[in-house]
Amino acid sequence: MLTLHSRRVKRILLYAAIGGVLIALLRLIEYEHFVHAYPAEMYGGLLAIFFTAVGVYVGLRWMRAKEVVVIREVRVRDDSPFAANETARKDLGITPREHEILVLIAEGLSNREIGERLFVSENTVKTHSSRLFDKMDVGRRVQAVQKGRELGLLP
Amino acid sequence: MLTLHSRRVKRILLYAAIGGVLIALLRLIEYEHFVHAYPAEMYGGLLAIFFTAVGVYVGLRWMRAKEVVVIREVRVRDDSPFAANETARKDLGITPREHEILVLIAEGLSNREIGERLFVSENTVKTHSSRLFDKMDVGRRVQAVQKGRELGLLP
DNA sequence: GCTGAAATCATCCGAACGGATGACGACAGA
DNA sequence: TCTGTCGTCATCCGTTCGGATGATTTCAGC
Repeated sequence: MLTLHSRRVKRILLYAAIGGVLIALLRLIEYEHFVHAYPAEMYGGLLAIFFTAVGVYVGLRWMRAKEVVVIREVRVRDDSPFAANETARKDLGITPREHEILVLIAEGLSNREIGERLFVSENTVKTHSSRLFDKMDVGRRVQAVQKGRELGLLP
Repeated sequence: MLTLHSRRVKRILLYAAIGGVLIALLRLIEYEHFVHAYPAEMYGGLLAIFFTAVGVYVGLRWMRAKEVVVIREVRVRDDSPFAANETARKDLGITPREHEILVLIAEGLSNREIGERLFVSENTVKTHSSRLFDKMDVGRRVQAVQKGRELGLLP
């Protein structure tokens, strides 16, 4: 829209400039003489130029917004890099650490392995996962993974 | 493209028609008298009309090809209905029953619940899942779900 | 009729998991 | 400074899971 608009403005300015140039030209080449020698042609020419400009303007105005928008729905495999849904996470009151544990659970790691990965004790992992399950309202890790996927918490 | 083209044709025809009508009108209302009474205004008017039309035409001609085709690529989740990958299943030697159990595991059910769902004992379910894990080369149900998804064994 | 695959059920054991609860330090915000 | 949240660790207990092993039945295919 902006492009089209500024393009029309450009065009109007162009015609104005052309008009100016023509007038200047007339001044240069014995305007007075010319006008007196061919008054009808002069007026006719000016009229022609002016109304051509008007025509252009009117025509464009009516044809404006004829930007044909084709919405082509392309089916693409949705492999957007996955930005974890922070909103959903916060809505459920899940802390970043808990979310981290959820991700590792989804990878199929045991609590022990998660603990090793994060350099914390297995007990800590269990605490986190317990609270996580509470907040997600699930009772098993597979359910957590499933629900996490639905909520956009997991890829 | 077709629309725009035929629209321009329509417009040209419209102007032609208007011109025709005007001429007819002049004929009707004492054309001769009118022309002789106001010759300059007549010519001026005709010129104005004509060049307005010319302007419209020229303007449209230059602005033509402005059928901006916006290809809006809509990202759609590729949820093809999921036909369980029989090939992968057979390649791994996974029996239909085992696959059935895999699906229920992926739903987050416990072995007991799966047994109830399938009207078999929990022990049976355990046997199936054990053999399933063997064949899938995993050691935990979450891993089985994850791998099953990769292999197209799960939605 | 024998063979093999598939499905069923069982038992035993150790590991993993889930739930409940308590405690402590760090740190942000009122 | 007090409070609340977060992250950490622990213990206890009961459940679930996974692995190993053995047994029975059914049924299709040779």
